[in-house]
Amino acid sequence: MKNAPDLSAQIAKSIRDAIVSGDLDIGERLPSEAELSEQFNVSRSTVREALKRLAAQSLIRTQRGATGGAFVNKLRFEDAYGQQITTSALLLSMNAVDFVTACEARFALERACAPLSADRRTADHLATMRAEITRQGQPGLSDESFCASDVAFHRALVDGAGNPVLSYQLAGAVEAIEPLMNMITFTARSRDHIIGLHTAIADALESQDAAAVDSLLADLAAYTSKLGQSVADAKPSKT
Amino acid sequence: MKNAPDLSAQIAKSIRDAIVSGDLDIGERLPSEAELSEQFNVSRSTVREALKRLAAQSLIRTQRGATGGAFVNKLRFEDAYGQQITTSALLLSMNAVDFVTACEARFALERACAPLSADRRTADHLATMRAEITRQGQPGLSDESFCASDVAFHRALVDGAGNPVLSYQLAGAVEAIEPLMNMITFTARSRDHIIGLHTAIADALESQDAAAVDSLLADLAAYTSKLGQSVADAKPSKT
DNA sequence: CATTTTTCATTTGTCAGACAATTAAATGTC
DNA sequence: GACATTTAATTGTCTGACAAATGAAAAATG
Repeated sequence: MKNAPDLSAQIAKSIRDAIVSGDLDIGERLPSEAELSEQFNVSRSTVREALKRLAAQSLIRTQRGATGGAFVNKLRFEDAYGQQITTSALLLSMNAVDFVTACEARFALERACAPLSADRRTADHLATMRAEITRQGQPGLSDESFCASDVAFHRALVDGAGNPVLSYQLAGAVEAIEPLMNMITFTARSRDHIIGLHTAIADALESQDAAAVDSLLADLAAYTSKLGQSVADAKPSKT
Repeated sequence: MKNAPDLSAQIAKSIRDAIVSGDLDIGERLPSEAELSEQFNVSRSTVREALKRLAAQSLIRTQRGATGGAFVNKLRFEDAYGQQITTSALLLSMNAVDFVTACEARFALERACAPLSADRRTADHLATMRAEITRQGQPGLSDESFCASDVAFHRALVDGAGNPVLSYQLAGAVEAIEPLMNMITFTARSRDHIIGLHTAIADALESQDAAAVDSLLADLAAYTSKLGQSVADAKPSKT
């Protein structure tokens, strides 16, 4: 019943395991493609396919030239954001996750950061949030831009917690539902309401009032969820 | 300053965009490698390298034979768990995230699920938690097995929230620090303490007392963090 | 006609060999 | 010593070939 995986997949796994186990250090150079094809007793093309798999996961980078080759990549949080967001967005759309569920997850996670952010947010984080709030109030702003600014606002809130692990995990949850948010047409009235909550959140963070932030986020979660649901009810199209 | 990306990377991006944008539907068959190499005006090897990149991200699967080819994969939460955990674990080790930071993130996220889980946990979830608690009390249990059971216990707690998005995001945070946890030698006394907290958490979940769960998780977070720190202080080796 | 077997066309997997492009080091030149 | 040239190593790409898998069509069988 077991599908024998391709050679290139096997070789990729072998090298991946060496990296994960620490057998290969960061920055270390892998043997050249020619050497690898000898070691594994396969052709160079097969080795190359294996290396491309690893490159797709940002586990290695390659460089041409005399001293070139494949090097074990240092996986940075910033590099991982993109993949995390892409994967999360695909998971939401491909599994038909409804807006309410996505919203619930997003705000639950965000509220987890709130106390930490209230404690540690810097002036920079507050400034970013204020700037985004200002942008959100501009008259001619498109719904897409409003959503993008909303994401930036919440990113600043999360980053305020000063915990890169949290920021990384949240990136997926917060940004992945942006496409879903974009389907909502924000009326002037709903924008005003959201901006009001954003302002109150920024104020509460500034005065380091964790309880207030938590409560306001709960309000925002409820309001956002309600908005999304009313849109879903209005046009239950299946295209 | 821009490094021109490989052809295979460009082609992979082109197809990836088509998938993400919904231009290619789930289950849809891509053109054959020969056709793709014509369309993109490259050799078949280059197309294959591109396809392997996409396969590494679980975006496509391939099948040999007459009606075979590359098909757009439905990305399932279960499939994404593995990658999420691997990536998170690498991020932690490669960026030298300290135990306290990882713990903080983990328990902050877990506390975010607590109220939902208290509300929705099923008998199944409770049974899993009780079973793991029993396992954790076995005398001959290795530290690794104790940690694995710990992970299983907390997974059940998170899954109890009944939100697949949350479960997915948390998988990385909870499981990625298992390697870090494994470096801790659990004394009989510390195991007893942890098991006591686990039991109390299960009890609180059973009686749907969200506040109690939250408070107990805070205790567990503080205790775990303290354990990790004492280990780090004891052996500040750099091997 | 129904069923089984065989053949066949299609497609991916793998291999071998070649050449282009890139890059740093070695070498030569002044 | 500074600068230009050559060279060797390495990845990127192309071409052509064959093996392996697999479903569909064709043929044989009853």
